[in-house]
Amino acid sequence: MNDEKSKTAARAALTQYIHTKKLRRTPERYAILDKIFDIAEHFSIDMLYAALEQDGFHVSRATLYNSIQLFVDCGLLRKHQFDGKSAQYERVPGTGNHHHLICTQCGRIKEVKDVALVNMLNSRRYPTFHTAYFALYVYGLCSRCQRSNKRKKK
Amino acid sequence: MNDEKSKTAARAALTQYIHTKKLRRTPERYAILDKIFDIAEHFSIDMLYAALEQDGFHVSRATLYNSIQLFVDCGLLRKHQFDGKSAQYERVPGTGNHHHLICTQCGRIKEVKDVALVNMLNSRRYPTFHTAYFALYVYGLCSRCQRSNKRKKK
DNA sequence: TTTACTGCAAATATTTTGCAATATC
DNA sequence: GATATTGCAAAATATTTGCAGTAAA
Repeated sequence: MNDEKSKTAARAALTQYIHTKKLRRTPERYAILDKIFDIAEHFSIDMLYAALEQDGFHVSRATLYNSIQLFVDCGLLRKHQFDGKSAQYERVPGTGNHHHLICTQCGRIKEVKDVALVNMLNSRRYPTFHTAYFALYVYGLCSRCQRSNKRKKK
Repeated sequence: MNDEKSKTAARAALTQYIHTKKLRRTPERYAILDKIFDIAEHFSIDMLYAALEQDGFHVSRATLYNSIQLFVDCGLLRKHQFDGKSAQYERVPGTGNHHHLICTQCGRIKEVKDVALVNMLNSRRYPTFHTAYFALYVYGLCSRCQRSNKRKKK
């Protein structure tokens, strides 16, 4: 699914959600959603705010937080707290789940796909708990930090 | 391993780490570490601060944050950001990894052990990345929220 | 004696909230 | 017309930082 198509699909999903929840179709919500598909897969509120400002589209931070929460609620976005600072958001991929490798030294984040693992995860059932989705964080050292550590030891 | 034993082991590990890093063995560090083993498996900085105050042992929040970071660095603690608010910490279990079921509605967190899954995770290798540990978060609805949702529908 | 560590208070950063004005339904 | 949503500013929350005094090595 290319970006224009997934943008259209996301708009439709939002419209659907707004309809069922009897909310309102404001221009802000659609503009923010569109922008999310124009910028990176991962973003922070601040990145999104800056990107919108650059376009000359001004929204308050309060609206940004509200809208993002709405998108999370309707399953279009996932929230991550990789570091202790600001939350990061990512679009929910239509298919092909991935997880995150997080370098404990430099904080760099890499996405990996691991089909076998995703299948295993999807087969898990926990009594009395109704699973919606998973987030797997793998902590360790990225290649760059492994190398720089070796250099230091010499 | 019972609590007194794991407390002793943790103290020893801290001493070892402090020694190799040429840091200092301050009474605050050991008192904080001890307290961590007296309270819950999971805690926030605020809970820990309150618990210490209750004992009449005063440490500044700055010292608390510093010490906790030190414990994370030496592998005695893990940091989690379950919600967007304050960080939660948990003691690293000597053996028997577990993961977390997080209710997206009420925020309640439950721990589960899943040996098969842990074995699967431990067998994963990602090129150029040197894995240290995993954190798996399972999002969904807890039994209580499933029930309360059903009631609403009626 | 050197300097890592502590406590305090101020600073920073992120997110939330109250409220009046506006726009959707 | 009713009220959900917006923008703004202020508030709340969590964490970090600067610095002077203290104490571990």
